[in-house]
Amino acid sequence: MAVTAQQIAELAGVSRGTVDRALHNRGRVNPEVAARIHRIAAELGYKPNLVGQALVRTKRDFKIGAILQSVETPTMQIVLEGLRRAADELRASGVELIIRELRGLDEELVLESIEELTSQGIQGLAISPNNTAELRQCINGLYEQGIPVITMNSDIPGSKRICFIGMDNYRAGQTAAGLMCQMLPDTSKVLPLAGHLNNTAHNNRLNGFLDTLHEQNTHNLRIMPFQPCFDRNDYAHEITQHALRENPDLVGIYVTSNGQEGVCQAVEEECKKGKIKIIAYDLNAPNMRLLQSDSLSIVLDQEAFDQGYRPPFLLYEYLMHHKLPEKVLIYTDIAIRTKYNSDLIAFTNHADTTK
Amino acid sequence: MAVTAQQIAELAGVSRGTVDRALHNRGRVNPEVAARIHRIAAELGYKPNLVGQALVRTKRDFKIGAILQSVETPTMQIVLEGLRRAADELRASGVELIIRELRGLDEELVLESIEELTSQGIQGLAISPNNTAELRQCINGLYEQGIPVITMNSDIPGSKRICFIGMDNYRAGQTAAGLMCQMLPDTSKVLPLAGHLNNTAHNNRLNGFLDTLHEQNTHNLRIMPFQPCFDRNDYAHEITQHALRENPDLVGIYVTSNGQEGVCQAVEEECKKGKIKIIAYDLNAPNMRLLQSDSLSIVLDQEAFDQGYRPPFLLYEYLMHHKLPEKVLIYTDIAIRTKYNSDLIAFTNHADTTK
DNA sequence: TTGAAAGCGATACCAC
DNA sequence: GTGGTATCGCTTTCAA
Repeated sequence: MAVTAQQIAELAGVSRGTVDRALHNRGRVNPEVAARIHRIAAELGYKPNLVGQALVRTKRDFKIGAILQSVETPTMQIVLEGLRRAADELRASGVELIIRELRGLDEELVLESIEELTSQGIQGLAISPNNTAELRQCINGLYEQGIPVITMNSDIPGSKRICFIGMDNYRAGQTAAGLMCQMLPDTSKVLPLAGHLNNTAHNNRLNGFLDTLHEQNTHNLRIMPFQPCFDRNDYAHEITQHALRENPDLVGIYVTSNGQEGVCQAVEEECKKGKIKIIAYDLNAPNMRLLQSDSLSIVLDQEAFDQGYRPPFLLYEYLMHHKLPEKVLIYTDIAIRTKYNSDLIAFTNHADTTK
Repeated sequence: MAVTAQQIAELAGVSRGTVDRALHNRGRVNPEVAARIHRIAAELGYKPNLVGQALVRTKRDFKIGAILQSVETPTMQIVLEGLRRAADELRASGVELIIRELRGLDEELVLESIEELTSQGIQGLAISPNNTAELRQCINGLYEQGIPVITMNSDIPGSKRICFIGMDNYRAGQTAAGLMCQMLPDTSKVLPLAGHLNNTAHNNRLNGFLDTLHEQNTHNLRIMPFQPCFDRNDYAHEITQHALRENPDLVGIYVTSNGQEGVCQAVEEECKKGKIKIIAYDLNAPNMRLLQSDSLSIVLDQEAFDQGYRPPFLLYEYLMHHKLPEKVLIYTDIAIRTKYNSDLIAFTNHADTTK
């Protein structure tokens, strides 16, 4: 049986209250007595029972907000699942999680939602932000007010969020480069397809990819100039079609954003399916189909579920026990998915285990 | 504020005790009253506060045993980490987890340990077994005594364990086959290296691999007859060296067991490093080094941490709420690891989040 | 500076 | 069948 504050109190010949004040340095306790209590606690290896602590704090009830942008995308749907699951589980600990689902990227709407949530009295916020000065300022403001913020899926570097949880996109790009090298013979020609030109995530995925390929001295893949497809399948289709026709020796395509369906279609139309290695991002339903049909070779997944699931718990820990996340940048695993390790496993891990 | 049992009691005009008995169907309550209570609870969306429940549980103490074989291996060390972490977290719920660490595979010792643990009064057992008739019988015996058993990492199929948690080795073999096909051109020659001939796990890894390659109609890899290396680096080294010398066109090696270090060394000695794709198993420290030095192309990992972490919780749930695991065969994720997605991420996820 | 006591929410036990 | 009460470990008043 673990050691309790009561036991320490008895050994020290004082009351539980005194022990509590001493161990938490709340003052109003004789220094000598405090020292004795600290010594005894250390000797016994006292660890306050978190359950007991938590119970006390259920008095002040917690309200946490979550704002998700681009909910219409498959990836954000998965993040949303994570949030919902967290909401379910935390409800049983007396936490109310208010989720705002916003379509598209709209800073105005985000700022409004923040306003609304704070007026409802939230004590913490999880948000998938866009990286703008105004939003940064807003987050810093919340921090000053004592409302901790966690960015999820995308980050605002340098802002006063207590942490970010999401993918290390540069590292993901490196991973893609490594896989391309494994799959393709030396001097193969590869086309990188980017998303939006000013999207940090996509740029990092691209830079990680390019940097790593340039470092390679064993493999000298020939990299074509990257093309932006603006997340659109029709653009991606056209770019791919054109590239294939102009470059019969093209054998690898790296897609940093959406557009992979257009790419696959073009490859198929040009009768190159199976001959071109394609790496894309995010294991969602459409991409699972493309993997199963051998259209995509590999999908790099960012474990979107975790990105939604964990922030509410981290905020809860912070509010409850004043405990900061272990790191400011929490990177979710870069999962490499192929036809064979994607179907069963990827989604069963999210199965409800609370029933 | 979440709704409490007290509130329901007041609304129903009864006491908390009655509410508790009614909601948990413990009997000894007027059916009409019970119905009313259930109705009110449903209307208010009552969810019992987990923190309150947890606090009560700290009273009664559960005792659970865990027996780990081959603890000297890197993989089992990771399983052990999982067990230890679970022990830490469950201690707060009044659960004592007794871990027995056994070196090597020794059925005698296992049976002894089980004896010892049961005489200490454990109410549940997690075990990494060898697949023998005696152990199967022992597990079935425990089941009859009302002591649930969970097999971890390796299984005893058909025994009365309430579940198994570990890798789907056949599926892993398929995954390896898929990757080989992606990495190697048509008609490449590949050598499969097996471990022990009678090891089920290794055989499944091999069969999944071979079956899948035979199904492929686009890729016709030429598969050499498989060779057993008995988990030994020296054997693996010799086999590899010999195979390379006899088959200058050999370009892929699939290692289902230990022995990968011998393989890599032989490849290097024959000046074939980088020219031969090697797939091996388990992301542990030595294999991470081999990945970083580009000796191994890919490692398939079985998430050994989870295999140790989850069983104690599953046993606890079973003992606590008579709740069986959602499946009898719980397969851990098949993680594909390369140089770039293995170092940072793999081990940081196990970082202690309880501090 | 200290102690005693009241809760937090749920459960278990013992009277009635 | 039921209500009352003690309890889990901790925090937080309120008196002294």
